[in-house]
Amino acid sequence: MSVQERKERERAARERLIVATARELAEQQGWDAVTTRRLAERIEYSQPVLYSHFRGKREIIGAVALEGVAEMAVALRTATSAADGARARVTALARTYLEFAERNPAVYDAMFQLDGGLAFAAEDTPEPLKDGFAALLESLGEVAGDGVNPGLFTEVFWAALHGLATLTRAGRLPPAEAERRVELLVDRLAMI
Amino acid sequence: MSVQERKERERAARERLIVATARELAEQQGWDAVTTRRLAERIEYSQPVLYSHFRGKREIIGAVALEGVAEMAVALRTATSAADGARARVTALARTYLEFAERNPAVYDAMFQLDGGLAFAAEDTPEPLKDGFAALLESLGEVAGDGVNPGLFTEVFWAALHGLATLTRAGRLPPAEAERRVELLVDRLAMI
DNA sequence: TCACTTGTCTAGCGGTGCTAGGATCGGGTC
DNA sequence: GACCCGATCCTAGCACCGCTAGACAAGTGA
Repeated sequence: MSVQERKERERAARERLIVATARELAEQQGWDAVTTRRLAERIEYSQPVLYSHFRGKREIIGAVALEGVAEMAVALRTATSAADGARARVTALARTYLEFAERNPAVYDAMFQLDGGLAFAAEDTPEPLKDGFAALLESLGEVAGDGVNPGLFTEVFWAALHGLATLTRAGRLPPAEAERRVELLVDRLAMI
Repeated sequence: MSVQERKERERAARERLIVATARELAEQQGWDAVTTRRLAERIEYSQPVLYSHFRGKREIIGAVALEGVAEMAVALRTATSAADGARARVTALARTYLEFAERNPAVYDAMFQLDGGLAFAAEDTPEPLKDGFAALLESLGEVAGDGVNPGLFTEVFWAALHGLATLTRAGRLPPAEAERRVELLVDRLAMI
């Protein structure tokens, strides 16, 4: 069934093209500009083709989000594994997290701001999402402090990073002092 | 010019009606359900009337956001003024903040998640916004710790609260442990 | 070569935010 | 009290949105 295999390959390639194009368009012009018509035009297919791959626009956002989570997990692990000592690891993690959010604003939106139809913290949570949290846990768990649940600590630290990322990008916090906020956060939250 | 005064009063009343209705509709059915048509129908006027009060939907969201910020500032000051000691104040502030976000999800979205066209941290920031930050600063500034800029500390603490609020409501954090997260946050961040 | 399945497109539905232009209503003036 | 005129509001419509039904063409296996 070599024909069928080829078709499946092509189909998978087109699906990747859709996700990559949606991401690109979102980073260039914002998610509002990612309409099914524009997306279809960019991939040089008609609109209904999108719906043969995804249930709707929401699922396309979800696919971008999943890709983003996986990428961020890699970035976090790369940064932390290059750092020596718990404190350096946590600082590197925080910086990498915020840098990822800043450099990939649309993807970060897809991950946490928009509704991509993804289930978090549930049994049907997709594997990349669990792994993303695991990447945080690996470095943060070791500085949770005595008697503090590593998972709970990771959640709080993550929330703080998420808050800094979103408030900064939304213009709610002046970007100039970003680095000092990170230092303060690490100094106080992490028990080293 | 009593006639004109009456007209201005009625106009102001209708503007309040629009904002209140938008908020109510958003809390009942989410912001997606707040369309200009539905909103116009609810206030028993035609669509274009909305545009004689606001430049567009975004500005209506902004008006709801402004109202919400003012309300939250009142809630925070009420809670902190009833607490004895710096630590109790900070805890009360954190709990009140998260409770406000939980009980007024649509308003909280208008304030920080959606684009209401409001300028933060700029010279043309509306007064209620500055005052909202001031309400946070009043209680948080006193526990910033030596050598730490109170404003910077407030920003970080606020970001952490914002992260907890959004991630919890988006289903990213299990709600069960919310209280323990607050305790951890206050314990670590505040210097008491 | 032909029937058929599979895949794709055209066209269209009901909805959105927003606006132009006509109708109507009420206040000020004679 | 009648009339004019400006403010106010509504009807109708624009371009766009996400999504889908059904026609059509292309590629497949017999």
